[in-house]
Order: sequence, then C-alpha cells, then structure tokens
Amino acid sequence: MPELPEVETTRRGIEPGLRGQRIRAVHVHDRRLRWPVTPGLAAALRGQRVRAVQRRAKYLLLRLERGTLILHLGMSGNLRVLPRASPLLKHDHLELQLDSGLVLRLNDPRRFGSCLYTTDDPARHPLLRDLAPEPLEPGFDGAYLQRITRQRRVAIKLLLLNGRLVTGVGNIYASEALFRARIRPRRAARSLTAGECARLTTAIRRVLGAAIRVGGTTLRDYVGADGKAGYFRQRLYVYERAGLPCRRCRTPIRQITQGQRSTYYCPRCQA
DNA sequence: ACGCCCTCCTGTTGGC
DNA sequence: TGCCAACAGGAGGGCG
Repeated sequence: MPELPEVETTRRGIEPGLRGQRIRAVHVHDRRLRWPVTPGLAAALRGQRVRAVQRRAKYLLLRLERGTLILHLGMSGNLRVLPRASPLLKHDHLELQLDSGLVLRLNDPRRFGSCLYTTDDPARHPLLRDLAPEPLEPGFDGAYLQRITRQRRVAIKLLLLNGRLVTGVGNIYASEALFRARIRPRRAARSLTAGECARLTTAIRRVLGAAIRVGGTTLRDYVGADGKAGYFRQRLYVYERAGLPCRRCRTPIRQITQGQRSTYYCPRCQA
C-alpha cells in the first residue's frame, strides 16, 4: 500500500501525538508480522520517551531515548493515534500506550509490515543499510540516475522498484513518474539518455512531492494517522486507468505486466 | 553482480 | 447465491 507519500503523511500525522511522550505500555496482539515481533519488545520500550519521529525511504523510525523502533507498513498497514478507549479493530496487531492517554495502533490485514527494535544506529541496520538515497534530498538527480542505470538491462519501471537503487517509489508512483517523464516503462534502464534521466528524477520528485501535499493516494484501504483518506488518486494520470482516455491526449491507457505486477502507460505520450 | 521468480497474508472483485 | 481464481500501495531471499 504505502509508498513514500503515504508513509510521510503517516509520519506527519503521528508525530504530534508521539513526540515527547513516554511509552507507558506496549500491547502486542499478534506477533506474526513480516518478521515476528520479538518477545522482549514491550519490556525494551516501556518507560522510554519518544524523541523524534523520522522517515527513511518507506520506513518510519521512532527515535527513543535508548534505541529506535523501526516500523514498516508493508502493503496494507496503517498507523493511527487514538484515545486509549477506542475499540480494537480486526488486524490491530500492536499498540503503544502513551502517558497522554492516547495510543499508537498498527493495523495491517496482510501482515507484510514489520516492527523491529534496535539500540544501534538504525542507518546501519541490515534493512536500512543498503537503501538508495532519499529521492527528495539533493543527491537524487539526473547524474545519479544515469550512473546507476548504465550497465542495467532491466526495464526502467522495474528498476524504480528496486530499493537499493531508488527508494520511496512503489507501483503507483513508478507508473506515474514515467508518464510525467514521457518514458516507456519497458525501456531498458541503460538505454535512457542523460536528458531522460534528468526528466525522470525531476518527475519522481515532483510526483512524490505533489502526493505528499494532498495526503497521499488512497486506492482501497489506506488512511492517514487521522483516519482520513489521501486524495492524490484524482490526480493520477495512468495508474488503474486501463482503457480510459489519456488525460493528456485521449489515447486509451494500456496495462501491462512487469515482474508480476501491473504497469500503466500511455502509448502515445510515452515514447 | 544481475535479473528473474517466488513467497509471505487477507480481503475484494469479477467471471461463471 | 456460491465458488474460485486473480489481483492488490512491498520487498527479502533464493536461484541460475
């Protein structure tokens, strides 16, 4: 579900309720996430204050006094800050109870999400250590994309989903960025010109930024920390628009499969 | 190293 | 209405 804009929206939504708060208790209702939640988690977190809520790629980092809680929402996860008395929903797998009387709840039907605790530098954690640069930070530009694509025969759309090369972009924004950059998703990565690399990095930055500004994209079940849907969906040019007229040229949008996942593009706008 | 395929899991949708 | 297959915002891991 959540790509960078949805994770960032979640971060902004939970931060006010978390920062500075002390964790009074941790309740784990179901340990079976992507990696089993360790039995010692509750004891490790109890009593610690939340110093900051950060994001790295699609991971959320709760910086505590003595360590970091690393959260990932997988395909179907969301985090909400609620009054403690709010009824527990199906698939609410864990919650942090705060001194304020509010709780942070993780709901994740598919359980592809994760919740890990480390007392080391989280940037050196095995799951974070090899991630590509942040796409909204200065290092992510045409020169970077050109450098990582030179020897790669993989389709550019699939390369955008490889978190060691590009982070934050998932299945929706990969198609959307390629449309905005006017590049066919099946093009071999190494065939992109310098100009196309520049266009594509710009398109990625713009589409992610625009999505963040409106709270992300809600297709089915994504909600931000306040329970509200994101409304970038109405600004999508191609994703889930197979057969519908291109919003730019009216040519029907095509849907293809790459790496067992759907890709959408306009056969006329994207050369 | 790279590229491809499979997997984890539940819920929804569409065809028959 | 029921049944069943296909598919869904991710990404680690294993294979050749």
